[in-house]
Amino acid sequence: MSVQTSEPPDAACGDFAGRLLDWYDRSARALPWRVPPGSGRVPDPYRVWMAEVMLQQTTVAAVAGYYERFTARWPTVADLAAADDADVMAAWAGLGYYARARNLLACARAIVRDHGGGFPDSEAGLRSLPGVGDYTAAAVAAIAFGRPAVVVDANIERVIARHRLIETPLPAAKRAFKAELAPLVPADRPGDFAQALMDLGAGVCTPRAPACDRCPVGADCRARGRADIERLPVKPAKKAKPQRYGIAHWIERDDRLWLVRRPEKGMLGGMRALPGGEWAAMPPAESGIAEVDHGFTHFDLRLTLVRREAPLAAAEGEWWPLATLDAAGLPTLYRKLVDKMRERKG
DNA sequence: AAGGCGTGGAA
DNA sequence: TTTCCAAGCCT
Repeated sequence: MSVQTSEPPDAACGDFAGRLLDWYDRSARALPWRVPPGSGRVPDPYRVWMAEVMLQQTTVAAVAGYYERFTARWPTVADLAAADDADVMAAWAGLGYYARARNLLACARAIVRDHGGGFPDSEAGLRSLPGVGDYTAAAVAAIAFGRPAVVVDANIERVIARHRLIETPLPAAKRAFKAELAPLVPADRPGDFAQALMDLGAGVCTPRAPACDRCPVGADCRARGRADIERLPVKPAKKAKPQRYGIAHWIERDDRLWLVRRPEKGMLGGMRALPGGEWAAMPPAESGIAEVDHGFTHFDLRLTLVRREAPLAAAEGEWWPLATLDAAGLPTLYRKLVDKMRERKG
């Protein structure tokens, strides 16, 4: 309801959601998966879900192209559910966190098989789907279904930790963030509220050098002006990344390259790859024809490329034409090796 | 519940 | 160069 207030103007300082949404109506980023605020249009739950999964731990810039290609190739959840696993995994190549792609397919198929082809419209229903955790369930419920869910991502954690000066370290602070946020969620625009907070965290209340002078809720921010504002939210110390080493095999015959598929679980699970041994703490004795360094989340890897004449006798794999190697969907680690070999051949 | 799980851009 | 970290999920 829209009640006319008789309170003096500075009482608006209490209206967190009002100030935030006014700012969002003026400053919302135009994103491929987003419906403009105030347009009255309702976004397609399938597209909202697709975008949210891609955006997990991944930047907007990295996602945009993948989102366009996926939604063009598989316009509906039924199309995606009917897709070949290999096609989806190859299309995801380069985006990272490949369990998301496996769960994306599993979720699409669960929607078709168990939910009549339509997404559940409640947070709890969404939460039960593969690859949908607390954040994504809340985001889809709020954005696609207008449910007053409490959406908390890393941007929103930062905004709330600062605005309320919460110094509890993550992840324990999560409960406090939700508790602070819950009474602020406006019943009429929960999706815009969540997206406004994320835009605020992404563009104004940034990890370093926040632009507090442009903040719509800065007037009552408890961290504003503090020299240590960048310390919030408090995070646990990171562990050092170990160095690991491995070998990859370049097996070429008749202008084709021998590719294998990695096991479903573990690093780069389910992705096409160059064959090779386990990755270990010690460098290989063998010297190779190329070498790449690649940083993963929890270790750094140096991979040595060694030429081989033929696959192991019992090996499973496929001879992939060198001319169309880009379409094989190799993860970045192996793409780096392919690029090096192309440089060699000039 | 703490660690496994990618990548590329920014500072 | 190194470090940080982005619309997290799963086990």
